[in-house]
Amino acid sequence: MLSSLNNPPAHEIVYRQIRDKILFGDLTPGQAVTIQGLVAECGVSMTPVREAIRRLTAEGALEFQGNRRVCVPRMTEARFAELTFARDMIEPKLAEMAAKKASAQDIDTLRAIDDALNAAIDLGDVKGYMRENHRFHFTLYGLAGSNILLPITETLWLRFGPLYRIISGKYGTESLIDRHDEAIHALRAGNATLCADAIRADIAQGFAIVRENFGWA
Amino acid sequence: MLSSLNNPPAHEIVYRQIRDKILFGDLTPGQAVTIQGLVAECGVSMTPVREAIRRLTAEGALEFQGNRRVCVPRMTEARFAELTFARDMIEPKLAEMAAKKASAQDIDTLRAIDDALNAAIDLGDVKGYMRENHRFHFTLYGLAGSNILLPITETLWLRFGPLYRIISGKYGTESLIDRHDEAIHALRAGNATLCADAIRADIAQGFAIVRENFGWA
DNA sequence: CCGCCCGCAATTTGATCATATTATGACGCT
DNA sequence: AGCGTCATAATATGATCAAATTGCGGGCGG
Repeated sequence: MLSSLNNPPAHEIVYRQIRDKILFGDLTPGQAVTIQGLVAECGVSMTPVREAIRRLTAEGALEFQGNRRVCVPRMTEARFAELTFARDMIEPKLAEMAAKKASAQDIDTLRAIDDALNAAIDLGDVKGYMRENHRFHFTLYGLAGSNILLPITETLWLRFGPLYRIISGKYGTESLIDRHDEAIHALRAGNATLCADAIRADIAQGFAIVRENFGWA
Repeated sequence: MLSSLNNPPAHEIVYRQIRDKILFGDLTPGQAVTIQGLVAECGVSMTPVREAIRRLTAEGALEFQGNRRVCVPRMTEARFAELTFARDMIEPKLAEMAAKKASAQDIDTLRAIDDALNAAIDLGDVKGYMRENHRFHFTLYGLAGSNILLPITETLWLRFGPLYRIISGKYGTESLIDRHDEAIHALRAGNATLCADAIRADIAQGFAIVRENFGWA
């Protein structure tokens, strides 16, 4: 009973490990992901690794490389256009749903995360920024109580991860500005539409940076 | 045997088998899906079955039932609202993208599928209707050449599958009307926006039937 | 005579299976 | 009714089989 809560299964651990690596840019696009490599790295057997890889490919975080091998997918302009379309449709909706349910305590939590985020920016800690930014968005979206849109959004972020890696190498953290304050103020005011707009603007800034960087006008 | 050389891997076969069952209503919401049951049914070992189940849960077609059991997810009004939102955002977009790339031959193929669909309706063949309807939408969407929105749409349809089963038991095929003709005419005319509108109207009809049936006004 | 290309073998990697281990849920006993 | 034991189903491992890529060597052409 308690042990099931404290001991997540091996495939879950492996899944989270690879997922975080992709999400925060530790793996580069096109990089091959092999079963045996993960077996050696994680110290578990093949079956849990296979399951983790299967799950990640189903989520679009990994991609079949034709002959039963998988790799981190490469981004193209067409794919990027689809990603931004989907995120622009879904995430403001989640923010709106979340705003209608957010308690004062929830908002305080978001405030704390945003403080940690700004601290990471001041320190030039790119990885920390990415982690806190992810945490901010998904604790907000999590308030929506969604079972459909939230998992979809997770897959969309998974495809973005490898991109940020490339960008963060070129830009620093000093150029990173966000609309989180606007979102929090909208939450405090109980204005769901305004919160959705803030999130829309926030992610649009991220899109713009990527587009600029890759010359995708 | 030797025939296994050219065949797709076992986990893929098992995946498709369960997927089709869910998609076309052979499994009812809440129904438990056990590994050993599939082992017995498919005549393969546990590993491929585990992978197929893992993939389907990642796609939302199956759901963890608390303690390491999985079942076909039950539909709620809140989930349904999210599903319709997502489908209403994405599928017209796919139709629009497809319309810009559709060749005359592509349109003929869709025409043929729609003819088969209408034939199934005339015969009162609910299963055949569902199959051809799925084929119509996804051959159309497939023309868009999408790598992001198309897989997402597949997961959305997977969550709809169990619902249609319930409905088709109450209604017959005679009440089934669609906007496929409008979509095909729009494709022939090269009018992408009109095609998107036809698809939007088509799926909205499906939503309305479900809502009516479950009393989700 | 040197360099390139094609084909074969060896190694690496993936896929499947049979089995042991562990947790869960149910039944029976006190 | 509460607790312990048993049966069942899931998790994880290691071994085995099949496939693909890599690297090497011989043949061909310049």
